[in-house]
Amino acid sequence: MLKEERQQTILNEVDLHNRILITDIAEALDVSIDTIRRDVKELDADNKLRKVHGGAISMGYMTNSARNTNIYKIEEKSIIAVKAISMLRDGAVIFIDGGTTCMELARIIPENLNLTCFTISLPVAMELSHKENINVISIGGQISKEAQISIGANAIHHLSEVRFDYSFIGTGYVDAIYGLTEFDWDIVQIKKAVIKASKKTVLLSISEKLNSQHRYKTCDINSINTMITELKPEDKLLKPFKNHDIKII
Amino acid sequence: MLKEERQQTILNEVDLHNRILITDIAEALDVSIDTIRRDVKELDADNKLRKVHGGAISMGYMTNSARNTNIYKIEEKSIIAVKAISMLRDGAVIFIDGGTTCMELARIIPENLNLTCFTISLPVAMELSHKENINVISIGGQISKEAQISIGANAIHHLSEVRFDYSFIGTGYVDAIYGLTEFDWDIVQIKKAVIKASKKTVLLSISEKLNSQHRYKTCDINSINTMITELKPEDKLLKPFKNHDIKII
DNA sequence: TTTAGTTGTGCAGTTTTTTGCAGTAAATAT
DNA sequence: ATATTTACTGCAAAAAACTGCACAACTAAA
Repeated sequence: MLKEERQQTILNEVDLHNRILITDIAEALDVSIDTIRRDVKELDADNKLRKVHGGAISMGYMTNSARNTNIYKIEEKSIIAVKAISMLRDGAVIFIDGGTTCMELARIIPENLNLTCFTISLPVAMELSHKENINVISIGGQISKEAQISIGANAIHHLSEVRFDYSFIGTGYVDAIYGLTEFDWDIVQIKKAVIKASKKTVLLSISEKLNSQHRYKTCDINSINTMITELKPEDKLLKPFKNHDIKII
Repeated sequence: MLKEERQQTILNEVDLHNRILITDIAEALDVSIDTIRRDVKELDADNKLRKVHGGAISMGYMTNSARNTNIYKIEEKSIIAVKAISMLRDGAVIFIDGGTTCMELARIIPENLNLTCFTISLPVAMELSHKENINVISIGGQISKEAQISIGANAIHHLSEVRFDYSFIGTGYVDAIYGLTEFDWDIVQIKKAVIKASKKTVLLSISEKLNSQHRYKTCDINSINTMITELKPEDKLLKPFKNHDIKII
């Protein structure tokens, strides 16, 4: 049997069943385990499959990574995400909200950090699921078509049963006096539940949203423990928030 | 024997068997191994075949492996998905599993159908969330990195609280005697819970998986109400499944 | 016809590739 | 924490590939 044939057979099995054991293949093809191991190593190097301890898994599962290049104010959001990363410590249990800013945070979370990440956002969950040391827990519920996040009573009930070290949330509108507000009633309910479940709440918001408001209120500005914008903490735009008990980064 | 003649013979053999061994051909044509080696080298340079260590393989064989971007056996899976669509009725409450076949089903579900779709799969939830009349409910839980689906006690508990008209599930392995089997323990637990929560269970599987098995059992073949493959129902490959009380589409 | 040049073939020696094995390290399971 | 599996490393044997060379057969011009 030719090496190429063998590797083709391996790929076929992986595509078919998504996952294989090296020992299974070795037995089926009647060659030594070492040979299959080397084959799998090569195929992994060629990105034809992904080698895992004891076997291999299909690439097809992993390929679909949603990356929208056309995000509004991506530079600002990236700055915010970098600042947020600095708050993360090994072993923390955190919550990550939906929205492009939080997605940016999820995207740049280092692979080597050991975290338990809860999220209501499908894209965030997908993004995090690729990271080796991140334990991802998706909070289920009815999916909001606009935001691709879980909403509704079920999701809220779930949030009542957990407690996060930190939650990183976005908001539609933020104002020093009126607090955090949203356009959608459902979103407000979810955010309230998140804040309630968090020891510390971290707001991620681009400065453009400062001093804006809408009809439904999520919480007072005091409910936020840390506020991250792309601005320097001493920026005058942030002055209205300094009277409160908020750490500004 | 002429060089041209010899090379034609080699090409014929490659076309016929998809592969050849240099030593075989040398012996069959009664020339030295070096001669065949040189022939194969030339044919490879002319792109008539692909030279590999120990022999050669046909070009067609390789192009099959260069389907890196595509999903494995996408045509078959698409046929299956179309058949599954025909089972859907307005107002139904269904469950859609993870995996590429179920993803294909999710992709082609018509916009105008009024459905409530539960799923444990992040990609499926994302896909469905774009469809206007589909109410999508994601079942939360710990996210399996390989399959991008929710697993674990939480997800299973959730499944115990719902009841689907139909569940469309995939499987790693299926056999008329051994039933549905999987590679992963966690996946089996989830699938068991799904089947329990379903009035009718529909198995989607390409025929290549028929008559294969692995270590953990999901259920007997009788637990399946409808089985969909890309084959016609009267295909002889499906004969072993006809003794059971299964509708085959 | 002769002769110089080209091409094809086989052979011997050397190098490279492949494979399996044994021992050890790392990862996973109990 | 310990036991079991799996992974990695270096090594050796075997197979295959490559190189240079000799020689035969064929080609083409003198």
